[in-house]
Amino acid sequence: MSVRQSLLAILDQGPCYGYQLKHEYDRRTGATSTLNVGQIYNTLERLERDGLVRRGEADERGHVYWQITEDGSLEVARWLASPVVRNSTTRDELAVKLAVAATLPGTDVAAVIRAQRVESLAQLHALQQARYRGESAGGPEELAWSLVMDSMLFAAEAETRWLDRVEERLSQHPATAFSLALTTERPKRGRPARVDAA
Amino acid sequence: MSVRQSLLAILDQGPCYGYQLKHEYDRRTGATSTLNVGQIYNTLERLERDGLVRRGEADERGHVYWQITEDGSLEVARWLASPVVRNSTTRDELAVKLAVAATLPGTDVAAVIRAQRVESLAQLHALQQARYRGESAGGPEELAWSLVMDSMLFAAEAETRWLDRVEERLSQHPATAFSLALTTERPKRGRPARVDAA
DNA sequence: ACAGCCATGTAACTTGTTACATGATTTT
DNA sequence: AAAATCATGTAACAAGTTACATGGCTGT
Repeated sequence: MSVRQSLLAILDQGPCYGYQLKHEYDRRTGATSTLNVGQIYNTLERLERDGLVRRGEADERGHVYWQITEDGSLEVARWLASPVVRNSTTRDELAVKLAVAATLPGTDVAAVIRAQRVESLAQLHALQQARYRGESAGGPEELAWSLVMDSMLFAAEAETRWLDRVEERLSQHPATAFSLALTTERPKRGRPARVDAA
Repeated sequence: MSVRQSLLAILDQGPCYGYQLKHEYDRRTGATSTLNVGQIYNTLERLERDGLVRRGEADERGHVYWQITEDGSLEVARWLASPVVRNSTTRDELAVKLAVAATLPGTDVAAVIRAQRVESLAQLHALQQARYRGESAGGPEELAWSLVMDSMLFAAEAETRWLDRVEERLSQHPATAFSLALTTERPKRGRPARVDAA
């Protein structure tokens, strides 16, 4: 939900051709994650389908310029004016995973958390390194890059602190507390044994 | 990428029928976000297609029980053993949005940030309220719920702190610094005017 | 009888993402 | 000439999500 809108916002600055859009997007997001080129053309076609963009003629060099429409500009304005809302439908993969894992009787939740912490800390350190390395220059691309890096850093920090919290809370509870019975209403005559390779 | 795996993990505890799976998922994730029932059946069919799950006979009450396969169990084990990795392809919608917005010349980035902060703070306070309300009981479902709530809280806190940071950094830079030229290589004879309603 | 939940399913659609084909231009 | 990059596009798929149809069962 952000590639589509970002490309549209870039087009709102003036027509671009596909390959150019890719570079613009990469630069403006600090090149921390680069787009697969193919996605540009897909997205453009979908934007065209939705009437937010119009395909222009190719210039003498064969570059196909795309223009934003009025609807497209309105959409950009709406996008910029409205906040990103992280409502109840925005599921965080890790949180869901740990919540589910904590309720699976036969599971070593502590091990799951340890594995995650290794990864999260590695990520955190890698980010700190990268953040430090890229501190110097002051160009606008550097700035975009550092914004995105900071975002990842803050998120990684929050994640590790949350992991600590979860571990702490889980250690205070008896392991059996998480053995949720599967039955909202289960057939009395035990579960059928797991069957494989019929 | 977490609904699919979560359902599979629940099925690893024993066969379930679809509607039951929905309730299990909702309970185990603290009912902070509930699944559309239809998604259960879609996901089950996709899991079946991938050989991770097998459709059993319906019982006398018409409940269609699903069983996990050996491949499915392996997949669950792999899921639990491997961390959630937030690599470069994991784009954060808000970070991308602000990075892009900051590089759009005609844009009032400060306004975008303000709008976002209103939302983020509202979210933060709502979470704190909800978190406080649900503090009491100590059952396992409560615990799952509080884990997810904490995760959202930590993330919301990090987000607001990051917003402060971004605002601070942007205010230190002259607004013109963000007027990135669109041209990696632009046709010399200016941009075609935006055309609408051909 | 009627409302409402239980339960299964289908069809469509969204955004994101990748793999591949194809040719032009540029660089070495 | 070969290799790399520029540039456009196509085809397919993944995962999530919703809307809708359909019927059974339950409580009032």
